[in-house]
Amino acid sequence: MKNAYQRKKQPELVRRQLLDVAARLSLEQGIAAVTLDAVSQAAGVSKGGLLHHFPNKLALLDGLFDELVARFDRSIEEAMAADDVEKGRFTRAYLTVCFALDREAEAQGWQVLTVALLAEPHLKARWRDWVAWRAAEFPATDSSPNCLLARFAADGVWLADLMQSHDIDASTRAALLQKLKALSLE
Amino acid sequence: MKNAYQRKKQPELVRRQLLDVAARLSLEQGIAAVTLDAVSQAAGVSKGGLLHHFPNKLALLDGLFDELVARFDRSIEEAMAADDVEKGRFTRAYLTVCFALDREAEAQGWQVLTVALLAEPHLKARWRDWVAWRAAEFPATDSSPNCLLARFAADGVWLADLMQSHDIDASTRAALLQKLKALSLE
DNA sequence: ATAAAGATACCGTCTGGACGGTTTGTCAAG
DNA sequence: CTTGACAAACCGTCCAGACGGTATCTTTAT
Repeated sequence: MKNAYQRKKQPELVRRQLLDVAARLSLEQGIAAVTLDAVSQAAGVSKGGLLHHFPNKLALLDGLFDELVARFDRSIEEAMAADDVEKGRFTRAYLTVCFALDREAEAQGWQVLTVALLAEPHLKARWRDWVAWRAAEFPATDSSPNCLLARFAADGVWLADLMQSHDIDASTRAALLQKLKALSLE
Repeated sequence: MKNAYQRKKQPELVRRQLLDVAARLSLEQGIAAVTLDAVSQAAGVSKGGLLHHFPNKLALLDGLFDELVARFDRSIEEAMAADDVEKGRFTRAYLTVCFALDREAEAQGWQVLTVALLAEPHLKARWRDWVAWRAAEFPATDSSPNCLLARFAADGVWLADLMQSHDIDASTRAALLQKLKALSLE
């Protein structure tokens, strides 16, 4: 990616690249490694170029966050569409997506999200909004204690994945998922 | 705490003070506010003095982390001592402590821990060690899928507390705890 | 018992570098 | 020829850590 003056201009592609790099950096070296210099350099763009797309660092993190939440939300939407039982549908979708996170190539993206989430109070609020929004959307079908419990457990598994602190084997994992899905139907 | 040359030397006390201040700072103003200058000044110690006790910043965070984990571990130990059923004892203790975290005055300390945990890959590994150690200690009594599930759910609740993303009301919370404890006995 | 000889517990300043952000310049496409 | 997409140099600030010093504590030798 040399000589940006000559190369074709592809703002969307560069933007993507910047976000991807930011995600990768924070995953591999921690959120502190996400600096404007590091991100821009690793993306093969000058710092000025980075700041052209994102006016400041917060905007960069926001962009990253938005993209990740959007992807997460879309995955849930898909999982819900494939489920024709109404009761606990959202919870099961949530479970499915959370449990699938470690398999996906994009898993790293969500790891970044978590870190950023906890580190930045500003993003914490945005996540809260998403949760509140989704919770308000399915009060009748997914507000039972069992569903709540299942979703909390999913968060726990997700956290464990993030920390690589448990290394649950696949069969246990599958059994867990099944058990939680059953809970959402009770 | 003026004139450290005259005052009596109390290395342990100063060390504690530094850790406490670091915890308080990160709680009130975010982890970014934990700078050597800020910590040392707020603790009434010079930067040189701080660096005498902790050779670098990472050592300071490590110290903070160690203390918090030790406290957490002690709480679990206590809870286990008060439980005379062997099966799932560790899991119930874990549940109790996690659910109590939002009530405690020290809850804030653990919030700091979590953030640091996720932000610093280095500390992530240390937490992993703790989990592995504890898991290895109770393989017979606490390795059942149900126990695992219960602990994951506790992590989820803890995360929710940390994010203030759910605002579970007290009665639901209590019911959840009871349900999970029952799970540890099955 | 005491004085010398370290060792330990600090203080206060300085520096080198990192980092977020700005500004000015350059090229290419419409 | 204007605007959007970058580059490159630069600025002010902040911060970790180094350094050289000073005061107090502990041990040892006498």
